[in-house]
Amino acid sequence: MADSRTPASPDKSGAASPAPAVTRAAAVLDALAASATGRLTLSDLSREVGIPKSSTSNLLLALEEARLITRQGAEFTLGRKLVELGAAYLGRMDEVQEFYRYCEQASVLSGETVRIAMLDGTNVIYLARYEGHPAVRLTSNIGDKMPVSLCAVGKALIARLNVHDIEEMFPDDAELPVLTPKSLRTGAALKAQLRQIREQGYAFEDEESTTGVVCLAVSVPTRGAHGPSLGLSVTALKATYTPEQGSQMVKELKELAHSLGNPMG
Amino acid sequence: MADSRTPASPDKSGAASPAPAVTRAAAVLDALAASATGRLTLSDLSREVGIPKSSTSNLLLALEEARLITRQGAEFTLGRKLVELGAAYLGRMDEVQEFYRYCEQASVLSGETVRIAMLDGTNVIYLARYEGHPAVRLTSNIGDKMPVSLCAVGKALIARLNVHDIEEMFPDDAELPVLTPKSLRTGAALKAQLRQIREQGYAFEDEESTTGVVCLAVSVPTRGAHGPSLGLSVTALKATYTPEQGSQMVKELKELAHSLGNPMG
DNA sequence: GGATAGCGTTCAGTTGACTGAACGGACACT
DNA sequence: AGTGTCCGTTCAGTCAACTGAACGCTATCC
Repeated sequence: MADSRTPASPDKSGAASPAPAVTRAAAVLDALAASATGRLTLSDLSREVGIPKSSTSNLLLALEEARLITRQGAEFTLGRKLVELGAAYLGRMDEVQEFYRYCEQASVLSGETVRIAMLDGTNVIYLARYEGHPAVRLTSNIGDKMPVSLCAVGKALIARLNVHDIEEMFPDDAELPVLTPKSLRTGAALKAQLRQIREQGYAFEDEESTTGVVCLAVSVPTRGAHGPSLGLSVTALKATYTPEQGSQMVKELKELAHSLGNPMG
Repeated sequence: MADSRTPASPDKSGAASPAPAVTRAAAVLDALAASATGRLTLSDLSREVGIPKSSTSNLLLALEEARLITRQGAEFTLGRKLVELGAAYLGRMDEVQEFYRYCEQASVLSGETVRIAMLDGTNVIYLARYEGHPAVRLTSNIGDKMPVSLCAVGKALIARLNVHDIEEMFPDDAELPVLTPKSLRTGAALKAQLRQIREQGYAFEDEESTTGVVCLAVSVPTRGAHGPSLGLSVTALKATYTPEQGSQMVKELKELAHSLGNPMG
């Protein structure tokens, strides 16, 4: 199975288009998701995605019939079905269900804000959030994305990748996104932290995405051969954070990570 | 399910198919979401959706490139991008953000399990959930669907529709889905309740979806001309429920509904 | 008021995608 | 081993979808 037979495939780095209508439809959805207001007209979309208006019109008709988008007068928005599909994805992840159960009965974590996230390229996507006592009220929601270099869970996740992949994603002179004065700015700085993270077994964020807030994170052993990379993080206020508290939270995070990675009855 | 063996007429619901590849791709996603395990092979999908294998293969390739599905060895699952898109949809709804804020500072509701839901055909979809003190721990998650006849929020939402639409959706002899002995079983029974709901201004559920649990719900005034129909519900244990508590909760629900429907600074 | 610009829709011609059958490989059963 | 079934892929022919320009329409500007 290792040697996939590619006899005469004209691979040209740019992928061929087997079903272009689908690729285009996905581009339309992306454009809607990326737009500021989430409401675009046919002409807007046609311009944005680079598809003739008449073709775009047909695409939109089909997408609307599938309820993947909704027509609001002259404007289009994302459709309800996307919520269902996203929920179906999350519902299939046993880890998310176990995550909730564990957080409730945990001793330290049950009072904190805990999140589980998934690696997606150079971003993490938050899959679920547990808020014990809202000492720290997060503005982020399920499904939100965050660059890996700006959060503890992101660093914890890429720390597990092999060195070659990391080097490709973050060359030394890579310019990283910046949210606060403490945000890491170069690939070199990030990789230096990754070494430290591998040694100590957990990741740390010190006001790199939000001033006044610190995070701790660990990665979850991948369940099965093809599962996504999952990570766990705890958020705390820097003002009240103490190292003893931190080591206790890391301990419970690792316990949770272990139980998520090795399911049992 | 409906095995239409029509050889050359892929028309669905009598309408022409402008971009059939998109409609088919959506059907593939639906099939994956509806399947028990969420993991189907190419042949499974081909059989399920009724598309030739070679065409299905092309569709899957395109869907995979768009990350709407993920290939796991020989099986396919829903893809990460669906979480992003679903989150983008929810993130655009100001009502969801306000919902969280209000629940935290509410006096009665802040201690209860409150949900906001959206009407989608004859189902409601839960968009967000606030759990003050987990007296009642719900098994439902964001994005889950529930038939309108089985939950208070569903009844509250269809009670606002015009009589003609209701009659079309629920003729007197319609057989409704049943979850408990108390579930409404006919369209006639449902419509009788709807009259009562319109009079008293809020909807009620008495162990119709889960034994031992009651719900109260109100509908949110639709914001703008094209917004979805939103509703709010509170869940309580029947054992501890009292009418006084109920009227207080309804009062706060209506207050929240009003503020969601009429945004201001 | 008249003119302009932009929007979304319509229509016929041409290209590209979809079908269906055959192929090589991987198990499971005899 | 032999053999059957099932899986996923490949390929050439046919048909349908996509393109692009023109149209009617509304809102905006002078």
